[in-house]
Amino acid sequence: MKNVVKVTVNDVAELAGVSPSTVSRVISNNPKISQETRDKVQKCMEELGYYPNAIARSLARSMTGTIGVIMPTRKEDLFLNPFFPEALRGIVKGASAEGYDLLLSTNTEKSGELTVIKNFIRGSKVDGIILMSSKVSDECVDYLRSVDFPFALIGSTFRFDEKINHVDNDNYMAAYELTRYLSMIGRKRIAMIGGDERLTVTQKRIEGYRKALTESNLPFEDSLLFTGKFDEETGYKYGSEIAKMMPRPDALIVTDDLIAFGAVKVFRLMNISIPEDIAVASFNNSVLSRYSDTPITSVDINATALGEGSVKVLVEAIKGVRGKKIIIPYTIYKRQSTEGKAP
Amino acid sequence: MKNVVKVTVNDVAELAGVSPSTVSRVISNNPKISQETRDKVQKCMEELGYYPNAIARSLARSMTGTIGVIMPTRKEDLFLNPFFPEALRGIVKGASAEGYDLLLSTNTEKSGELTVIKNFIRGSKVDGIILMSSKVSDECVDYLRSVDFPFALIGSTFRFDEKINHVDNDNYMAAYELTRYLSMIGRKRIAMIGGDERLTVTQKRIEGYRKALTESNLPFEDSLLFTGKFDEETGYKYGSEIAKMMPRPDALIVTDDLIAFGAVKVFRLMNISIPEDIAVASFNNSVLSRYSDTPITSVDINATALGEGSVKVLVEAIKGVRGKKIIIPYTIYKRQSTEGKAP
DNA sequence: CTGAAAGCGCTTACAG
DNA sequence: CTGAAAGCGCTTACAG
Repeated sequence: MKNVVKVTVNDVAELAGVSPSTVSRVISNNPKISQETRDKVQKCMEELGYYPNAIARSLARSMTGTIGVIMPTRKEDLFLNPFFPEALRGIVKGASAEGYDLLLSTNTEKSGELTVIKNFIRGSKVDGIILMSSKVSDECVDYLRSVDFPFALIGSTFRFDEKINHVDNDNYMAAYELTRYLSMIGRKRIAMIGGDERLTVTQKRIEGYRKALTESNLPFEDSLLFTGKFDEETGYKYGSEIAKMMPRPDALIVTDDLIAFGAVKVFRLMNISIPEDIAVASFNNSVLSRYSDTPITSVDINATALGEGSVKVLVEAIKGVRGKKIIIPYTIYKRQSTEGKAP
Repeated sequence: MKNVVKVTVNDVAELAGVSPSTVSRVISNNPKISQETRDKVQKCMEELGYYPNAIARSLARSMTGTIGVIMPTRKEDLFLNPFFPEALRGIVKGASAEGYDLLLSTNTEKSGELTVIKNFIRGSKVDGIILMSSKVSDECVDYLRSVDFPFALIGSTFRFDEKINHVDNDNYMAAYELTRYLSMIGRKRIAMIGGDERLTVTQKRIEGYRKALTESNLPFEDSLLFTGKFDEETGYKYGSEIAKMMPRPDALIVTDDLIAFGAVKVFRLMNISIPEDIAVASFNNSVLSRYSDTPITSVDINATALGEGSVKVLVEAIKGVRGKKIIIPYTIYKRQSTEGKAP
């Protein structure tokens, strides 16, 4: 790097005829410094083109002003739905507002999230950590809790929730409301395809679905509930099973648009009309659900707000607060797949 | 943070009965250290649970091991096509392989990219910078060049290309090939809707399109070329103009799937068949183009490889190399929108 | 309101 | 092959 001379507090101090301590205090806006001195020092900083070295500051203060973001490793998680980029955007927004930098996890498939977390913490690279995926194995949460390092979770765990700072939707209510809605419009046999059943989010949605069935006086049937992966294939596979059932379900709730897409595809192949023969409702409100030929009713979980909220609860965590939770409202977008031909 | 005692080189040194210098050399794998000493020190590090402080190391070495990533500010750029997350994934992959951490820009709408860049550089937070969007105003490139700070560009500028480390597709050839293909399948009037005409990528694609027309003995007509924004509306607007033209074009090349989507929508509304009446080909190979009811022929620019490549050329830049360029191959996925009913 | 001094935790010529 | 010493650039009790 040419054309750039390193200028330090000492250079500024010398030019201003004060001590480095004073320059430092001017930098950090210490109110004890007289206006006169402050002006003088500031003039000198400008004259020299001084800019504080963040690394040195971090070392001296044992605070980095940086938040570590642990992204999911698996490729699928990053692409198949818009959650990741939207949530990240929310995190960026939140971090900007709070004045934090963002350090991204660069974990390789094999090293794993925990390794990255340890590296961030023990290398003193960050002041706090955001776990973007509740899929993140519980060992990460365990570790973070064991060292009491500030962190925030997007999503929920079933364990420790009361002591963890996290941000989530009310997935129970969302599924409940969606199921009730399908019942309201006259659907009697409502099937469901969920994602990985070990995930908290899946479990909560199933709970909400069951509760709504009961309240609607519709029996819950094991044979109408499927769980699988977050992909088109899962939707295709269970969709075709559902299509062949006798009597056939007249509604289907799916926990991700891509799964829904697979189901819709197979229904169409089998000449089953949506929504006439079967209504379809989904989650995540992705491009697919909006732009699909039969636009699909979908729950928008507001990923950006989740991301932004995660920064807020993390900042609380950094301040020492534990157990802070933010619930982000969801929105159900009703579309043709449940509403009939009229939009 | 409880349960975590800070252990430093000095602690290790004391326990091992050596000097901190020696411990430091063991950490950095200095070959001059005897195997015996190395073993002893390593045993002590493990015993104490020692982990080097990255911040202190950065300060002492004036190298951070961190790459700054400048993301586009505008919301549209982050969502409307899969480029951003895919490229970011490539960057993550590349950075993992090269052993770098990633610092994300958290620029607010108003502060702008240049401010972030200056902050990264002058605060000594990063060893190099990746500009993710060639839309990044040239002032960033100018600044980075003026201070000769290592950086890499995803995309191209028209200026200085020979001195900048960057990674790009051959957009000229991609558009050329696509146009030739449409001509091969018998299309005679090929229209084009491009993105922002100030962008290098748009200009190169237009060049390729013109060249291919000429070589196919098809006249280039100004009235068949449109440029606008990367959104559905642009596609809808110019799509409807194209639909009304007499004689109507029998093929359309669009530089982004979302634009294509808008055009396809209006064609369908006007009962214009794809591909019978008009063939449609696009860029970016997004979910939309693949899953659309009429799957759209699209050029996959391989965003992940672009991201990964950008890390490679940046690492070269950090080593002092300038003017390194990597061309990432594209792939044309031919689909129903140009091929007829058969997939 | 300001300064001298010690410290944050590591690295690296220099000397032996 | 190893150590003593100075340094990276800032901050912060402590003292006045």
